[in-house]
Amino acid sequence: MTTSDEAPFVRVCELSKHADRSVTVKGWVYHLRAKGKLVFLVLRDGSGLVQCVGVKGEMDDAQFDEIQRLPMESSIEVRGKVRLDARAPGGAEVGISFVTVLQKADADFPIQPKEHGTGFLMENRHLWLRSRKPWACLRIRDRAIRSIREYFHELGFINIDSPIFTPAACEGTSTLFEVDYFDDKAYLTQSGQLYAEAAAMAFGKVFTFGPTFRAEKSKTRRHLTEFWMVEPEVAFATLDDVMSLAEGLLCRVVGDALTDCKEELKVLERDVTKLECIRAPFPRLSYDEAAKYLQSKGLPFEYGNDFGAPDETAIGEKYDRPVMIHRYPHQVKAFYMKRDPQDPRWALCVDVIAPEGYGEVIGGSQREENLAVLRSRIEEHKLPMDAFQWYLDLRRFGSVPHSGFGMGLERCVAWICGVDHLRECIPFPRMLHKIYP
RNA sequence: UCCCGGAUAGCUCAGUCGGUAGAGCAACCGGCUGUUAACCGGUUUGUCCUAGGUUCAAGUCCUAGUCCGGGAGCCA
Repeated sequence: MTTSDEAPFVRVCELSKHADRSVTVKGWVYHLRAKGKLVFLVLRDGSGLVQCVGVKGEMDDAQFDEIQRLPMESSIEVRGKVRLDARAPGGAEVGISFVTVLQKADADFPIQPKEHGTGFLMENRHLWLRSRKPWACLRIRDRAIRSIREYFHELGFINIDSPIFTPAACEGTSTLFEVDYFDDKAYLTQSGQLYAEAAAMAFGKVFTFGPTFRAEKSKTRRHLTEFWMVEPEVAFATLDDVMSLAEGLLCRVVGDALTDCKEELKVLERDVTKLECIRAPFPRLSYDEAAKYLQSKGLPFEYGNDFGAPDETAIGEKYDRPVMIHRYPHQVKAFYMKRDPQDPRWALCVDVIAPEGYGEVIGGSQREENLAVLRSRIEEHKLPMDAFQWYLDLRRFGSVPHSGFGMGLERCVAWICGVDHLRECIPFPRMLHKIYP
């Protein structure tokens, strides 16, 4: 079928602008109900769903019979008139006058509009992407990515990409994926932070945004082995400065989703009143205050340790918006974090805990800018000094106070979507022992 | 790595005290002019995860293993 001036090609999301006019829509058969001399064909084109109605006698008989038998996900073009009709899902429908079948799909499309287990759906992720829930989650993800970039660019940041191949551990803590690098070994990055620090000394305000890799054998709904992280790094910023920056970022991302993703949130049946309370200021608790709260609740938490996932959940449950916990004991935190000059027991760091049990979405800190101190931290953590020579150079040539944080994109998106697993918020998730499709 | 749970039709699951395999949905055929995960009638569908053991008899009980899910730790 060729489109014509009489029936222009229109995306489903634009149909309401073409009421009472003939159009061509192109897409896939999402659902089909044949009812005698009527056939209701729900067409999916990526931008939305529209019900197309075929009436025997008002179109070619052979075509009418053919579309009644179309397997799900067959690709077709439909020409017909747009009608506004309250009985149609979405309010508009297309009265079919002509159909071209591009490909009649095999009859065994595995995903039905019924309940499936997540394991089965993930085996069929390449096809599951066509369903409503992935449609909603991944569009919200796209909106979040745009919001993040817009937010930082509007504040004068520039995007600096950090390398994926790295010569050694950035933090020396989590397990890395090792790859052959010619005759040498390299590792997939677990954080772009150290490179962002170098860039901050060159550009002032920067952010890296890209995939990161953790080879931890985590089997939980809050972990992926490959995930996307945005990491701003700001020269001359203090911990308080980046806490406000993080607060602003979360408000922006959530606010944009509420404004621009109403349909997606509806598909996900997200309780948007929970998102509408996400406004600055966020509660700010010191580690000391948070620890005392946990002890008062009788949780099995030992003062001086890092918070576990159940601890974070308990703290998060107390508030209707993200909580910022700052100044942890330096022993439980990374080597590059600066200690609090007011009280050297604490590291100048912050974790942001999302509400509703979504856990840590942001971790950040003020960085140690003194060369001698940083050297001794590397020694204390038994890290290979050689690998950090370039990093130490940043403290030799015009060192300044600076701070930054990292935000896990999928954790943030999962929270906004209200879904119970991170893997739904990335197109093709990579998890422990899962790398198909 | 550790703890808990699971594996039966294409999918979601039931299967009693150990007695020879079931439902809904999907697919296929037929009916219906306003359906909304339509409905009604009919048809088809099995390596009961694998290997061994107990027993007259194992989907069911025992042992080992494999794979999957969730949680802990670690972190975003």
